[in-house]
Amino acid sequence: MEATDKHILIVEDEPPIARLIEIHLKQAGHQTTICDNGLDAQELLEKNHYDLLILDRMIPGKRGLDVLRWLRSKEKTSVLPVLMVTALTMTDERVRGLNEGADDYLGKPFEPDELVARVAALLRRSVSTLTETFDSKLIQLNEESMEVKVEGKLLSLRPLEFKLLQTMMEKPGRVFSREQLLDTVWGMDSFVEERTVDATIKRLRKELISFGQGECVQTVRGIGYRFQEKA
Amino acid sequence: MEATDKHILIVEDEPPIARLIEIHLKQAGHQTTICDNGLDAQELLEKNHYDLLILDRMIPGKRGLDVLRWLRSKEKTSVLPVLMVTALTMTDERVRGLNEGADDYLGKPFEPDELVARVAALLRRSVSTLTETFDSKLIQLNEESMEVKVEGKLLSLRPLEFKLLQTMMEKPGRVFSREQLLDTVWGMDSFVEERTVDATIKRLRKELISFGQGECVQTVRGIGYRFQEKA
DNA sequence: AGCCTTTGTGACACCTTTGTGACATGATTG
DNA sequence: CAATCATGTCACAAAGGTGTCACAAAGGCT
Repeated sequence: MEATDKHILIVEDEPPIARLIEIHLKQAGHQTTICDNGLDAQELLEKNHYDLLILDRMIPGKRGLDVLRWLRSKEKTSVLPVLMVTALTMTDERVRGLNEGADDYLGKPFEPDELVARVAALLRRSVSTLTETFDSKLIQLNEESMEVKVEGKLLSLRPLEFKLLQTMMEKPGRVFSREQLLDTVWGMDSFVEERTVDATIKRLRKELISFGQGECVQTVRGIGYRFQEKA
Repeated sequence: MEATDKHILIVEDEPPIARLIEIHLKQAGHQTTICDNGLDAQELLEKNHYDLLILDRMIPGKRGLDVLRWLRSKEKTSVLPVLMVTALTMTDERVRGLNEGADDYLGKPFEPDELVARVAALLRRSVSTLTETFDSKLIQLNEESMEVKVEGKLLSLRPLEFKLLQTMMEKPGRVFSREQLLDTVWGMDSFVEERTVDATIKRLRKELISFGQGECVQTVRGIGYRFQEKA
């Protein structure tokens, strides 16, 4: 079983079930954290980075749907994949979970294999659509530590360079104008010249070049820049 | 029920079920197309754009999983959300679908509401991943990145060349006078000689020729130029 | 064929965009 | 407070895009 480096938060108040989930996810190579109530879950979600949330619908303190609603309203977690676990079998209840923003649900009791498969599906989906952690084959970004791994070797970037790379890697191949980059990387309200983007791109490239990956930050003349994996 | 302008392809060989799905999706404001076998599905997927695919696991001609594998291997459809419908209830079978790249599955018989909710969840996820591309069979234009693909191979044009090609490709076969081209490509207020169009056409041709597509930009003597796919 | 018109072609100059290194400034660290 | 670091800006260099011209080639007419 390969390691995935994905960190999954399990919010579940029944210890046996929580442990069961944990065991299978660990076996599938995931890192896990267990939490048994909604309030603690919110705190954890604010402080740490997770790649997926497994949420029991019935938990003490807050109901699962409340946590979900809160989650979706926060910028940081608004796109976090959520797998909801529920003992309720009524279809309309499950539907309600989906409509509230859960990405999938699983009814109790569940088959461990199905759990693992659903988790894998959600994680796979998040690679192409989400803004959490991006791997291309060669370059891996770790949002929390602001670290970049190129072919496994560590490369530390300055904050701006990191954010710039991150932004472009979110949509590989897509071209970003300097204005767009200023807005997302520097912030809407910065009084920085567009040429500053060029300078930062250069500095970013310089770092990547020393790891043999200079070509993946490309200039699109007259328009802007883009990230593209080399063939 | 609001309209979503999303186009969903339903691949399902049992008419009553296909119709059932269609009715509910239409009610939810989606546009739908039904197809009853795998081969036709592939053709439709290549020619048209869909926002989501609902795929029955058991269909004539090809098995659902084959279509899925094929789909994921194609650039154009590699990120298309897929909801797999299956009569199989064995967990491991469903798991296999997910691992093959389906984004979700639904067991028959299913609740219509659940179908609609799952579709909504998948569509919500995929927002913003697709970009407008204009294709003829051999030549594909990507407006965003100013890139042109000829038979899949990348060809990057200069801005003017791109705009020129784009303009002519919008109405294939139609002849454009130099004046028209100056107006749309260069802008109404440019002080450029008509012969400049010729020069740019030449440069455009040069690029296309190196990809074996020089003939599609044709001269209409005394009038102007046109784009025409070669037979 | 001979002549004229239209289009193709390559060269060149000019201007715009981008790369690059240096430097100043302000923040952070110890 | 000194040293280091991140970053914004500038000036200059390099690269790239485009307009124009002169000439060649092609087409059309009598």
